[in-house]
Amino acid sequence: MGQRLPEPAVESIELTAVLSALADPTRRALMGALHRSDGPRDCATLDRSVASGLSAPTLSHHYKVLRESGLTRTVAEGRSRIISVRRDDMEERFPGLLAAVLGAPVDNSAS
Amino acid sequence: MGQRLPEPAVESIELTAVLSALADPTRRALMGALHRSDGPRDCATLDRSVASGLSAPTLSHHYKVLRESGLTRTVAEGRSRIISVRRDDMEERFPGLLAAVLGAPVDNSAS
DNA sequence: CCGATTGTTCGACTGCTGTCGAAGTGTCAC
DNA sequence: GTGACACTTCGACAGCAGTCGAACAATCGG
Repeated sequence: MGQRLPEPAVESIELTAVLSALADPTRRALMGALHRSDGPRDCATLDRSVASGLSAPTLSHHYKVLRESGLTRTVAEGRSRIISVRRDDMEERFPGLLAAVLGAPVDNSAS
Repeated sequence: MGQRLPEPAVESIELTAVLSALADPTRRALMGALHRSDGPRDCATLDRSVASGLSAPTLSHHYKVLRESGLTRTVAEGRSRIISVRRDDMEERFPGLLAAVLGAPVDNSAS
């Protein structure tokens, strides 16, 4: 059984943290893939399909930012990390935000 | 007659720039006030009611970031600057985003 | 023209952020 | 236990972002 990594409670998810997290193109790409694939995913397969050029520490950092902002939930499952979008929590706290951001036109700007 | 300050065209408004702009609490406060007061406003009265503690250069900087991200339009009117939200443009490019962000619960985090 | 007002630009400073390599921690297979 | 694997933590580094004071630019009222 996996252990859930620390994350903020629904009511203490802060808009500043969420927007800062989503402002980074790499994290937004991860969130986009996660958002489209309905359900939890293994971090390794996720980032290898979306952010292939980055090093492991960098990816780990991005996952941490997403989790600590309240956007995602991460569960340690053996050697893997299973990540998922906290859809309901986000909808409760900032209705429509995820749809507006992740359903938006892709922008190709560098980070 | 006032001159419109440089701003991106609708189709080249980038999500990264918009989210980065909105990630700052000061700018979000300015946007919030602007969004609620339907119609253009004078910068001076706006910031004096919303971001009173900041210096003039800092405010000028924030207005510039908002304008260059595509969120606002600024018109130079004599010694004043008249600012307004580019509602239609934002709605065309990122439908629902402004409502989701500016209609969200206020967060009191420091910048 | 002069002074007052309003806003911008410039340079500086501080702190945060994205990135990496190296080293550490924990898990699984044998 | 040993080694391989997956990820995290720890420095370190460059670059960017928010802030300010000082100086500049433009406008308006006499």
